[in-house]
Amino acid sequence: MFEAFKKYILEKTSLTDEELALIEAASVPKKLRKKQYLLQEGDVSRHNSFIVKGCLRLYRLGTDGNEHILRFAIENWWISDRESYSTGLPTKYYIDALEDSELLTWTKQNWEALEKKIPAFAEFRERLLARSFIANQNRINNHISLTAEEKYQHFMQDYPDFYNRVPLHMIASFLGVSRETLSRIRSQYAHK
Amino acid sequence: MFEAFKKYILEKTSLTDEELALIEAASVPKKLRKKQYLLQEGDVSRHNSFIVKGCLRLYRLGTDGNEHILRFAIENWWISDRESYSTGLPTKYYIDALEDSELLTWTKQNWEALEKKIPAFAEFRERLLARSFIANQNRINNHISLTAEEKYQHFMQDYPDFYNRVPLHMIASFLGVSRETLSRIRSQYAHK
DNA sequence: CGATTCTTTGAAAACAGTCAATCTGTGTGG
DNA sequence: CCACACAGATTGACTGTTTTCAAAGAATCG
Repeated sequence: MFEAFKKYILEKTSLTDEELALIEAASVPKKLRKKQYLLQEGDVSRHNSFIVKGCLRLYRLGTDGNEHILRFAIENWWISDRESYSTGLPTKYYIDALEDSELLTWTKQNWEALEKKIPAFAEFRERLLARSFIANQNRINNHISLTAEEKYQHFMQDYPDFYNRVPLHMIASFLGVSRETLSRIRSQYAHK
Repeated sequence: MFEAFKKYILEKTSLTDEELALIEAASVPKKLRKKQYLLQEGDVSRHNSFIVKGCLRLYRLGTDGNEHILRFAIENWWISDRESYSTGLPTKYYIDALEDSELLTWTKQNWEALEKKIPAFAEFRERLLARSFIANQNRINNHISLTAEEKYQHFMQDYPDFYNRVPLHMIASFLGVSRETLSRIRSQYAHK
C-alpha cells in the first residue's frame, strides 16, 4: 500500500530511502467502505490523508439541509479539512467515501515532525498548498464569471476523471446548480 | 513607511532587530496613484507587495470583456498574483489602485533569500498562505450555497471595511452578480 | 459648471429553481 | 432467476429570480 505513495512522492520531490522509511513508519493505512465517513461535522480534523485507491468527497450542510460539495478527491489526491486541521477547532464539513477506498494517513503531530526532519518534505507540502490555493482562486473566477453551462464545460475539462466516476447530482452540487438544471444543460449540450 | 510594516509583522511573529533590518534592506517602497496598474495581463508577477496605505483590486477580463474582481486589498493586506508568481508564466490578471496607495515590495529572489535566513519569516508566510486558502474555500462555499442576497450579507459581515470604500458595482463584480441586481437587493434590504 | 463615474429604476426576456411524475439501471433477497 | 426496491437521471409545468437594455437621477472631480 505504501508503494503507491512512494511512486507518487518520488515524482514530486527526491527523498532518500531513509527518509522514505521515516515517512512510512509514521503512516497509518486506513480502509473505508462506500458511504463511510472519514470526518463528520463537529470532529476535529487531525490527519492528512493520501488516497491510494478510491474516491471521496468533502461537503457541508447548508442552512436548508442540503449538501454542498466543496471537492472530490481520487487516487493521488490529498483530503482533509485544512481549516479545522490548522485551527484545531471543530469542523463544519463532512468527508465520506463514494467508493470503497484505501488511504494512508498521518497525524498532524507526526506530519510536523517529518517536516522538521525532512526539509524536502516540507517544501513539497508548501508547493502543494500553493497549488491548491491557485486552483481555488480559479474556481472562484469561474463562479463569478461563467454561466452554468460554461461551468459544466470547464468542469469536464478540468476534471475529466471525475466525470465518469461521480453521480451527476453531485456534480451539480459541486457546481452550485440544481440537478434538474444540470440535467437540462447536459441534454441541450448533447443535441449539438 | 517601514514602520507600518514593522508594527504589522511584530504582531504576527517575533523577529530580532537584525532580522528586521535585513527585511527592510530588501524592501522597495512604491507609490501608486489611483487607477494606476501594479500588474497587467501578460506581465510576470515577480513581487510580493504589502499595502501600507490605500486600496487595490485584483481582477480579470472575461471573454465578454467584463471585469471580474477576485479580491480587494487594503492596509495590512498582501497583494500579488500568486499563480504567475509561483509558475513564472504571464499573468491573466490585472491589479490596480482604487485609491492613491503606498506599498512595500520585495522581489521573489530577495523574498526567498529572507525566508532561508529567517525561519520565522518563512513560517509566517506559510501561515498566511494557509489562511488565504481557507478564506478561498469559504468563498467557494458561499458561491455554491448562498443566494445573491445572502452573499451580500456575508460580504458586509466578512469585509465591513471594504463596504464604504469600494464602489457598489465593484462589489457586484466581486460577488458575481450584475450591478442592477445588487442595487435592488440593497434597496429591498434597506426597507426592512 | 460640465464631464465622468456611479447608482437607481422600469419593463421585457432569459434563466434557474421547485415540485411532481416518470424512466432507467443496479443490485439484493426471496 | 425473477421481482422489487433503491438510487440516479430526466421531463414538464410553473414560479421566482436574475440579466439585459434603456433611461434617468446622484455624486464627485477637475
